[in-house]
Amino acid sequence: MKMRSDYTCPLELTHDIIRGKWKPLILWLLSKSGCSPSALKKSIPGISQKMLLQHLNELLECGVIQKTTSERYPLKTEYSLTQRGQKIFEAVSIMQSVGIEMMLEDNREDFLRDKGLL
Amino acid sequence: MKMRSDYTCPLELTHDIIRGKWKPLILWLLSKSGCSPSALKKSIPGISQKMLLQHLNELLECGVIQKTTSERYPLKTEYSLTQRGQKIFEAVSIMQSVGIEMMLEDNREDFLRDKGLL
DNA sequence: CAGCATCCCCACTGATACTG
DNA sequence: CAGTATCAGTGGGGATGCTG
Repeated sequence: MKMRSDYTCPLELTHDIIRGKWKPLILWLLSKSGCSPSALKKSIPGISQKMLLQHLNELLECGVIQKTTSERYPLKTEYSLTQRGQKIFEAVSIMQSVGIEMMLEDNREDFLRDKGLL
Repeated sequence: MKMRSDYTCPLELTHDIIRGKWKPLILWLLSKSGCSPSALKKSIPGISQKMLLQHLNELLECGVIQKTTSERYPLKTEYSLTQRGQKIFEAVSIMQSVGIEMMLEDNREDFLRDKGLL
């Protein structure tokens, strides 16, 4: 993910961090509990392992998530939000509620009910 | 801007709407007052006219902004947020405050002071 | 299971010129 | 000033296979 070198406005910094296609959803899932890569992959229909790892590494670089790894077999890795990640999650959380409101306006209650959001 | 055809989560809908490189900033500027395209261009260093108009049209399609045009010369167009746009702006607004917090952590007070944000 | 490497496509972005 | 059209570069993202 190409980050801007200079910013017009602080919101562009936040924007660059969550711009990736699956990043908001990853942050959303990690906010609920730490997750292994395989657990994340199962929860995100359509994502490839490559994109998952790439996005995770970029989020690591930005300091919004952290990981812990067990050195011995079976390999076990867990990603979780850092304190900075929890700030970013405030934005993601608003995005979620705004999305729900828009879907309600568009009569998508069916979708929301399927997801257990109503 | 390619929108997903189906969504795992409502937050992806919000994400798709503001994913464009300059969209958060455009919404931020429009939230303060209606703006003409030329005024927006002046306020957004680095944006080309093509990208500005393209992003505006996409935001129009999503129903988050609206425009009013005077038919006669001199041509005068003004874009502004719709009610839905004001909901999206809630997310953009949080992105701004989170961005400010992160910049403060990174000792970027200088930047924020330049922008009149401190 | 976690992570990396390679190949490839196309969407996003940019630069420029043109029309009403 | 608002808006459109064309051409081109790049990097985000998908598919697949390999390694520890």
